[in-house]
Amino acid sequence: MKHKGKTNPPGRIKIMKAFSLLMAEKDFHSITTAEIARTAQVTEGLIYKYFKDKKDLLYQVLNDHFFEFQTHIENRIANEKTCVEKLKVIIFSSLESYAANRIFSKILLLEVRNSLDFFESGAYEMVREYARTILDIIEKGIETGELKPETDPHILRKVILGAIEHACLGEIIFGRPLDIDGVSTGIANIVFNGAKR
Amino acid sequence: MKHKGKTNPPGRIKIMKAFSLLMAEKDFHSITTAEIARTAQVTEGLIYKYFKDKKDLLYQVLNDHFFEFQTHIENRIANEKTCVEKLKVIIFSSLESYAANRIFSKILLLEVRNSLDFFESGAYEMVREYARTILDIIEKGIETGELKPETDPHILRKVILGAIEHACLGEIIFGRPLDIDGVSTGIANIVFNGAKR
DNA sequence: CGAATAAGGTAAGTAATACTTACTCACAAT
DNA sequence: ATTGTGAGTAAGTATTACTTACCTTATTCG
Repeated sequence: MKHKGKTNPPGRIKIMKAFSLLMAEKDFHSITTAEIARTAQVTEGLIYKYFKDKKDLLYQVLNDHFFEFQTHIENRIANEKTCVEKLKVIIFSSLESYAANRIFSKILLLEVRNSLDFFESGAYEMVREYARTILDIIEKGIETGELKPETDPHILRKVILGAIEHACLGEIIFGRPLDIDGVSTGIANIVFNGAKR
Repeated sequence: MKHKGKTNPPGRIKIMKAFSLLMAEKDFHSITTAEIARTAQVTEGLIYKYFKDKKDLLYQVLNDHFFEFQTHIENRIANEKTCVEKLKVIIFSSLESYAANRIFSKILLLEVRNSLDFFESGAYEMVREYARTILDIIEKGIETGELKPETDPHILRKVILGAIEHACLGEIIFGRPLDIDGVSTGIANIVFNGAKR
């Protein structure tokens, strides 16, 4: 090789930064390539040197954000011992991360899902890994008797993830504030103890 | 007025049908106006006689589907007496409707949310009404003592709606089959009785 | 009746958009 | 010296969503 292995040229970084910035204000489709280039102070053509297309740019930005999200959560989980505590941490930390990083949330919960090629991207691989972690925790919880034996692990995961995501939508879409503590303990209460008297 | 109040000309219907058909195969953004016109056998210009823009077409198609969805569910709820039974019917019927009507589901769960002007559309008004109905049921359930008094109605609603929506995503995105009975009783079990032993 | 008017529909535009192609320039390694 | 490559540019192009001006039919009312 000629050049050193150093990669991630300034142009690429500038483009991703500019795109993130624009995502904070508007939705994916109303961001134009011209706008990205102008904000990043590069030419439009350069975008296509580093990214296959506009969507690929979206996925790669998501990838970066998701990496932080995942490592943060995994560190926290490691500190907990019981299954229920681990799941509570997942609920709390997810809400916290979504609330703290609106661009990440917007991309993951609103923008990427409607296009099939996301599900072949690297970002989606991380989503699956994260989902797998949750499933493992649940299965272990059933084994150890912490959770009811008749619990369907996949469904419990659906309920937890669905509740988390749904809880964040208001904050993401309308910019409404989110009571992380209240909502996370509320979700945990219902999921673990049930709402019926 | 000169013409009678009769409205809904054949062109308009053909356009909506064609659009629905295309939505079954691909996502909103990869459907072009040229394609819609060709499939509907009308000229491109006619689309803009009946719809403000492409998004407006999306919202109006959603509106039609949502109307069916809502009346169907409301009829079913009326047959149930207890709060818990009503909520179970909501869970089951929602899953059933989503599974039976993929175009509706795709539009509502994946396509409209990322654009702010959806939330000013008539279709969104129906969503709010539906959400209000659920909240009313929950609040009544707490009053009558069917549900635990410490339950937060808004959070219980989030958990239920989130679980339903999350459960349908696989089916919608990947076309995976959905075990409506199993999933709906599974969700109800967790939400009402809790997963913890 | 007759003519004004509006509804249903068309044809031919237009500006803007995502993406391409062909080209510099700098510089590191042979 | 020269060769090859990474970083970046400038000037396209086809396609897209949306407009404008027009045509045709048919109803309604003076």
